[in-house]
Amino acid sequence: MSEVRVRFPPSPTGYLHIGGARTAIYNWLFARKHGGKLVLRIEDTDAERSTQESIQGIIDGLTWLGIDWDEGPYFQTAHAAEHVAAANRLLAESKAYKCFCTKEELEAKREAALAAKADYKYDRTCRCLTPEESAAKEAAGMPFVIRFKVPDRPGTVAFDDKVYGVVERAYADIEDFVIVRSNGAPLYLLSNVVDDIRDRITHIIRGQDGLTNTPRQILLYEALGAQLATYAHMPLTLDLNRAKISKRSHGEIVAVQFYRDHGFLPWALANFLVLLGWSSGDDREIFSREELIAAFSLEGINRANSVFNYRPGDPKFFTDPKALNINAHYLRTMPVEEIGGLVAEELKKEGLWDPAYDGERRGWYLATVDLIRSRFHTLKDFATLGRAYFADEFEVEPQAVEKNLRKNAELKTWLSQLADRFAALPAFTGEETERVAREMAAELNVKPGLLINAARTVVTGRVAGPSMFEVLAAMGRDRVVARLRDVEKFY
RNA sequence: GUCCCCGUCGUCUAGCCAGGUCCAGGACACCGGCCUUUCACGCCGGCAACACGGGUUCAAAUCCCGUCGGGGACGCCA
Repeated sequence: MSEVRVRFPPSPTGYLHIGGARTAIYNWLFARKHGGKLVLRIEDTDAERSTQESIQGIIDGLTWLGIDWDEGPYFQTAHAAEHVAAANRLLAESKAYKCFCTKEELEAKREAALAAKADYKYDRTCRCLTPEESAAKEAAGMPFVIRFKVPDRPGTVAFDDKVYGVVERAYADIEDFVIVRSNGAPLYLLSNVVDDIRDRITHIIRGQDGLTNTPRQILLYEALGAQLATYAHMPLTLDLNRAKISKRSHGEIVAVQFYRDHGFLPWALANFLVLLGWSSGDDREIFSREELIAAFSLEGINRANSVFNYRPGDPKFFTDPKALNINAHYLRTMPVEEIGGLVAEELKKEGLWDPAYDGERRGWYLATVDLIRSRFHTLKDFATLGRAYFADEFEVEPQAVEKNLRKNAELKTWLSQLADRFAALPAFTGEETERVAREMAAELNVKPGLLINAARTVVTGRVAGPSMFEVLAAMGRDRVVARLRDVEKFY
């Protein structure tokens, strides 16, 4: 039994698209599951877009996601001579022919067919040329393309797709397609097949948009005398209007980089993406890397296109709610040491990092991260919503002031009295601060919540947060007392 | 238009191949409750779908046909 070999062949566009990322993930999972190899091959024949930066964008995206490959990156342009050689071989074996029809002629025929509401297919004019006629045209300096000679026989080209089952297409419905341009450059259909044969690819896992290319590529495999790969086409990802998602119409939201820049955990994104069109068959949705590799199979891929549930301008969810939910899930369940390291990166970017968090204050740092993480959805939240825990300058939510401070003007004096009592406490612990706060509420004959919520607003700047007394302990006496005494600024 | 593919809750999906255990299960979102000093977390509960029409069958989400709907491909792009 031969080794499983799959490939991910992106064309460089400067960023990794989430659809492309999903394709890469499926290929990667399949390779890892079967102890095979993943080949990264850059289809860079479009010289315009193939800059070093755009290639790097793809590589960075894959690397960030944790998708590693075993071979490559290979570059399609490095093999152009092979592609042409394959075409010449087909020519020599009469499996292809030179076509001298001009673009204008073809365009006219195509339009005529369209006008007549008929199906357009190349009419094989040049296939019928005698060798002499063909040689004469070439000698006259007429430019030509090379077309593949689709076998003239009844029946269909059929293949057993691992996702869609048996798919067939009548020979009669396939036109003699161009494999080499008039300038001598080979076309994708040919190059792709030649590369897959050379790279000994055993399984081609790609988007459903490649489904109609498959019969033509199979013909090429046959003509080239190569052993056919197994195909598995995966459904596409559409937007809520059922349109294909693209950077052009959806912007950054479809780029993997966007998620990296908005506080996503790489694996959380991968976990979300894999669920878009695949399921394990049981009820699990959260998978560790190892669990996913074990659970993955081509059979679990769904046939229907899936919808990326993204609503532009949604105030609550800046991307698919499920993606956010999965990210938040990992945020609050992963080992605190691990998330502590990722949060550290965010704090450093915002200038909130204290080297002591890695030293004598590490215990405090990790406990604080653990204390606040269940309310956050992305890594960014630690430096924004959680800023008060790491800095003395932080914004205070206007609603919090309105709701917890302004409604009762006496709070102004009560909070500074509370600060005094805290300052006098022998031990500044959660139990002691709670006891003191509750005693004071009882003396004043007000609900404890009044003082607690007011204190939360002053100390953290926010209406919502962890248990107030845990917050106080985390903040430390000095900060708490100072912030409580500074309450006047809100009146 | 032609060819190919698809059609289960708002979204992701299980079930379909081997028809009954499905008046359809899970997750997200949403709503309600519990917990509680707030908001989350957690737990409990609720709302919500087999596109439509025929057929086969004792029985159909599951098999067959048709209709409608959606997507993809129809390039000297990849």
